[in-house]
Amino acid sequence: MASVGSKCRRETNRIWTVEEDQKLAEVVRIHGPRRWRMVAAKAGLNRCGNSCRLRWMNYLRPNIKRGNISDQEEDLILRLHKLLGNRWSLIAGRLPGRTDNEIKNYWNSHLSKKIKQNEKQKICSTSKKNDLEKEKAHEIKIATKGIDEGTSRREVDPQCSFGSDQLYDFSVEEPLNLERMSKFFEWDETWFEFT
DNA sequence: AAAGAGTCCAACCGCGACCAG
DNA sequence: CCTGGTCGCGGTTGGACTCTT
Repeated sequence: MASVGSKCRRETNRIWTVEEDQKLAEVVRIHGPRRWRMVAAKAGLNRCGNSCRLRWMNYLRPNIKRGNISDQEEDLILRLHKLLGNRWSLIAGRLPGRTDNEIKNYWNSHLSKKIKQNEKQKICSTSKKNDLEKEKAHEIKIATKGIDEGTSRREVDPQCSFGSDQLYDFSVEEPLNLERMSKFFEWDETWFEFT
């Protein structure tokens, strides 16, 4: 298996310089954001293709939203993670301007701790409630089964009636219509509780 | 003030999937 | 079908920064 990553020698988190960013942006402007090995070569950077792709996706790409995650965004991340699990790219796709890496980092440094704390509190709950949680989890698993099978990596199976990209695709909405998304999830959770 | 611990995030790694020849 | 190149993803790491003692 020849992957960009595996061929990429260890660069020990070498920070990108402004000059490197400019070179990369220029080459991407000319050739487009693909064929990253060629892009890396054209830019004359001592970087592997995957490094260039990552730098572009997480930093140089237009419309990248930087700065603190808002409460609304955090709430959305929590809800999406509940439904999709560690599918960071899918989650990021619902948060315009945010990257999968950023969300993953935010989750690992902030939200996972919050959840652990919540779980500790939940341990005090009754066994009956635990049974209900299990049932609910089972329902979610069944409900998201199609999503997992339909969006393994790239495209949703065309034979499949829909995948998560379509089911939860808010990208067609106006940029960051979080209110609508929140309402969607309110409905969604109500449905799960009802079932 | 200094040193050790903890936190955060950019960047790298390794793998699986896709695709063209 | 097989192979090699490419892409995209989630997991992990390294190091700068901040906090605590």
